[in-house]
Amino acid sequence: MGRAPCCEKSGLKKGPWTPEEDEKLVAYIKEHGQGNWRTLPKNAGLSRCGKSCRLRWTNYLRPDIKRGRFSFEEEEAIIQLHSILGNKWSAIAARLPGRTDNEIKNYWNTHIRKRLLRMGIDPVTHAPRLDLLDLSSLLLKPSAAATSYYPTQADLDTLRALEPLAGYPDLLRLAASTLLPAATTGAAEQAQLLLPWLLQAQMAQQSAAAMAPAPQSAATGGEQFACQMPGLVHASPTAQQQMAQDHVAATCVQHASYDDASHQLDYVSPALMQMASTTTDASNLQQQWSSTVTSSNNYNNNNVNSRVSTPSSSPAAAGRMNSSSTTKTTTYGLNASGDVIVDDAGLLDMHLSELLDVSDYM
DNA sequence: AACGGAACCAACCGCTGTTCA
DNA sequence: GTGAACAGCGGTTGGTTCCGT
Repeated sequence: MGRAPCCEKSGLKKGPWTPEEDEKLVAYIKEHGQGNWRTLPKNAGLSRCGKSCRLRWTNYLRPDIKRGRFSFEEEEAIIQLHSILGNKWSAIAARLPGRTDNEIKNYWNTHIRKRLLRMGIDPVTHAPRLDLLDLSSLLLKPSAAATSYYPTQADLDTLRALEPLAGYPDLLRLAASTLLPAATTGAAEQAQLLLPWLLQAQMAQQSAAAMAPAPQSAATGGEQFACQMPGLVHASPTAQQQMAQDHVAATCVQHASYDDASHQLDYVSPALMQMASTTTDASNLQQQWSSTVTSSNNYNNNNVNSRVSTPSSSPAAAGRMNSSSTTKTTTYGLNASGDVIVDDAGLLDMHLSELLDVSDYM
């Protein structure tokens, strides 16, 4: 049952706070502390409800609040923490000293969210957007009959079947361009090869979601992949990505005897799904996949500890990475204990379990 | 200068989880 | 065990400011 609004009583003021009201509230809290918000307004001589006083204090009047524009570092931290924590603004704010959840929420909705959308990144999942994927590119027209090619009913059915998977456009393009047998030129034939393992990957994804429902919609691909690799459940996205890449390489080696690409796909697809779901940059994914496949023959256990840097979704950060600037780039991830890992400049993992422990929110 | 739409952000609303009588 | 009171959170609203025409 929802509770009655605390400000229903008549006579309580609403709307913007006046400097006099601010003064009263600050003076009272300085003298008596925060205490009971319900009784505070009366004691402080304010015609406001306690809830309004609490919001005004926590979002505006608190002395430790940092005003002004967000720095590049703060912005990057918000994006990375949001990719881990989702819309848990208070949890994100707890890791950004001087910033309130309300401020971060507003900044996200007015700046970051829009920019991610412009970049073709879904601000909820941090994955490439479904609506930007050209599914028809999957069905490569036979070159000899390109001008007279019409999709068959089977092609259209295939497109419809693939649509739910289009949240991973990089994966789909990659699969179409890299994994299909070179000798296969027919669109329907390619789709027939592609479909089974994509569906398999989707089913794995769905069963993972059913087995371990994510706390909120921004669940990472790592969580989805965890059903196939249970050890990944508490691994950081970066670690999951690396483990998935290693898994791909291992499975490539393991099943290298299959000269039929479709058989390899059966084994490689789940790991590839993980690579795609933890990667938001197409070229990076292509690079990872290419290097994984080409190096798979040399695969050894030493690779397990190598690192794959998480691509930045921030133009500002991208600029920093491409320049010779000495500005630090900080990467957030989750370690095996569920702690946020802060990776400065990709050189060092700092486990700030006390400051950055997000295990409570996972 | 005037207007309208976009952007911004403080504040509110409604809900959930916790505490306590 | 139950329900009211309370604190806190995330989503939304609406007033204000900015900016382009």
